[in-house]
Amino acid sequence: MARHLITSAIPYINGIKHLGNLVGSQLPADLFARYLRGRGHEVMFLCATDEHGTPAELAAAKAGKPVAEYCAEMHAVQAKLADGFRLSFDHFGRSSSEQNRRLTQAFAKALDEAGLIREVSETQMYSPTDGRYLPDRYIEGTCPNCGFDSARGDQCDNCTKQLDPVDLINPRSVISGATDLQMRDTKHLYLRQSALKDELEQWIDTREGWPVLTTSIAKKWLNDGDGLQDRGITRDLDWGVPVQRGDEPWPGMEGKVFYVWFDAPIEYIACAQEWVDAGKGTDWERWWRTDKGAGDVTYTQFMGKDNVPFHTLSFPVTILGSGEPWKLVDYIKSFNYLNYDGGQFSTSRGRGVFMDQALDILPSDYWRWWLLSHAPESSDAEFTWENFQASVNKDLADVLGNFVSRVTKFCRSKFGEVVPEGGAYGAKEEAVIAELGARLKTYEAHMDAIEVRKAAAELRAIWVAGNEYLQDAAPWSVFKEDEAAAAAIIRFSLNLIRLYAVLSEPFIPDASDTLKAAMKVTDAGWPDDIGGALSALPAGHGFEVPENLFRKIADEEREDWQARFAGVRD
RNA sequence: GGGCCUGUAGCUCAAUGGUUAGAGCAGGGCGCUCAUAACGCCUUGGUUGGGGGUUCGAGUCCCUCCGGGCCUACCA
Repeated sequence: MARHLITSAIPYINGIKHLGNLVGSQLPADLFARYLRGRGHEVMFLCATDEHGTPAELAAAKAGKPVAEYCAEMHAVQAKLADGFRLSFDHFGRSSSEQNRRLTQAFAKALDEAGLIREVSETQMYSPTDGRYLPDRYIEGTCPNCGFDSARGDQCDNCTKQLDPVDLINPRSVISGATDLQMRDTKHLYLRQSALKDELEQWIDTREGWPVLTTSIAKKWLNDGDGLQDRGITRDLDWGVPVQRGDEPWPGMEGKVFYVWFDAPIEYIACAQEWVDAGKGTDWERWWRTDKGAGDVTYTQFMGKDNVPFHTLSFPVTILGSGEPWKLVDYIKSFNYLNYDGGQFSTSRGRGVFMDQALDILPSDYWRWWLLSHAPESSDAEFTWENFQASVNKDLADVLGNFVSRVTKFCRSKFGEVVPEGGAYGAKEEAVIAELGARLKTYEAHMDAIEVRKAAAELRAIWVAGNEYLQDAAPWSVFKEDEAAAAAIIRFSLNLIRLYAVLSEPFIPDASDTLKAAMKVTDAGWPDDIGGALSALPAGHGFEVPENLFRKIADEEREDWQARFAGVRD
C-alpha cells in the first residue's frame, strides 16, 4: 500500500465550468483517485475554487453582489456540480480561505528571507471611472500597427502584434468604456524565478516519463529568449490575499494583494489544512511536509495545458525557494483542449455544454464515460453529439448494460433471483479467466501510467469478453439438455457482473454502485486473482435484476440537444 | 515572428526505426434468439497530408511545402 496525494487544477470561480474544463483536470484526477483507492492505496484527493483576481471582482459586480458573497455562492454551486459528477474530493476548498491567507503570507516571508523577492516600480494604467488599475487585457484601443480598433493592451487580435497598453491609440477601459485612463506609478513585488532557473531545469530534467506537453512547455519558458523571467506576484486590487510578510505588515505594499497565481497553488496545501479544520482528518502535514511523514507520498497533479507553466515553474519556485521541506510534485499529467463541434468551448462566450446543463440532460456516468474515453491526451479532441450518442449507446447500453440484462433476466426466468447451483467451471471458463487476467494487467498498467483513453479501451474489451463468453457458452441452448451445466455458466456470468462493477468504478461509479447493489455485494475489493474473483458469488447468493443500467440516446433527442446547444448560453 | 503539438480507413484513435500499418464505430455478409432491434463470427475499406533525403529497413528520423491547434509571461 502506497500513499498518493492528488490535486486537480483548481477551477476559477467566475461561473460554471464547461465539459472541456472538466475533462482537463478534475475528471481524470478523480479517475486516478478512485482507481488508487480501489487498489487499496491511501489517497488524499484535493481540489478547491480559485477565487481571487480581476475576473472574480467583475463577475461579482455584474451579478450585483459583494465579491465575497458572490464567491461563496459560486463555490457552493461548483461544489454541488462536483458532487453531481461524483468527483470524490477528500476536500473541496477555497483559495480565499483563512488557511490560504496565512500560508500565502508565510511563503512570501520565507521567500523574502531567502532573498528571492525584489521590489519593482512600474507604471500601470489606472481608470478613475472604474476605480481600479486595469490589466493589459482589460484595455482596448486602436492598433498602432494595423489600425484594428479593438486591439487589446497586450496584443492585437487582428495582426497578432505584441503590444504595450501605452502603444494603443485612443485606449479605453474594456469594463466601462472609460477613456480617461492615466499612467500611474506603483510598486510591486517580483518573485526572482530567474535565480532558481538552473535548479528548476535540473529538477525537470530528472523527471521521468512526464508528458511531452508538460516538459516542452516548461523547457520553453526556461530557455526562451533571456530565459526564465522574474514574475510580479502582487496586484493593485481589493480582492485577494493582503500583502504581508507573515504576520507583519509589508511597508510600501499597503492596499495590495498577492497575484492570484501566487496564492492559487498554495491553496493545494492550505486545502489540506481546511480538510483538518473541517473535521475530516487530523494530520495534514504527513501529506505535505517531507520532514513530517510525507517522504513516502507520491504527488500527482492534473491540469490543462494552459496551467503547465505555473505548475512546472512558478509553484516549484515557491516551494524550492522557501527552503522549507514541502512536498514537490512527482508527476504532472497535462491535457490538451476539448473542442466543441468545430470550435472552442468558451466560458466567456457561453459556447458549448456546461456542467449544470450536462447533468440536466443525462446522469454523470454518461458524461464521465465519453469524456474519459475521449480525453484530449495526445492532441486536442472534439466533442460532437453524434460521437457522444454513438459511444454511449454502443459502449454503455449495448456492451455493458445489455450484458447485465441478458444474464440477470435469463437467470431470473430459469433459476430465480439467486446464483444458481450445480455444474462446474470448465475449459471455457478457464479461457475467460486467462484472458481477463491478461486484460486486467493491461488495464492496471494503463491506469498506473494515467493513460486514460487506453485504460477506457481496455475496460471496454473486458466488458466485451463477457458477451463473447456468453455467446460461446450459450446457456439458453445448454439449459434444454443440462440444467446444471447452464447453472454453472450463469453463475460464472453473474460473477462477471460483480467483477465489472469493481473494475468499472473509477469510470462509472454510479453504475458500479447499481451493480453492486443488484448483486448484493458489500465487500468487493480489487481482484488480485481473477479466478478467485469469479467465484466470489457462491451458489445460493441472492441478487436482484436491476433496471436497465443505461438508456440509449435517440436520434430525435440528439438533434434536439444539438439545436439547443448550438448557440451561446445567457 | 518564435516555440511546441498535430495530420494514419468514412468517423474516433493505436502502432520501443523491424513480419503483410492495427482496434472500436459506421458499411456488407452469416449466425444466435438469453437480452436494451441487443450479442457473436466473418468481411469491405489505408500511396500513413504532398515532395525530397538518411537507412538493409521509415507512419516513426532529417529537410521542405501544405493544413489544423496551442503557448508566447498583466486573463486565469
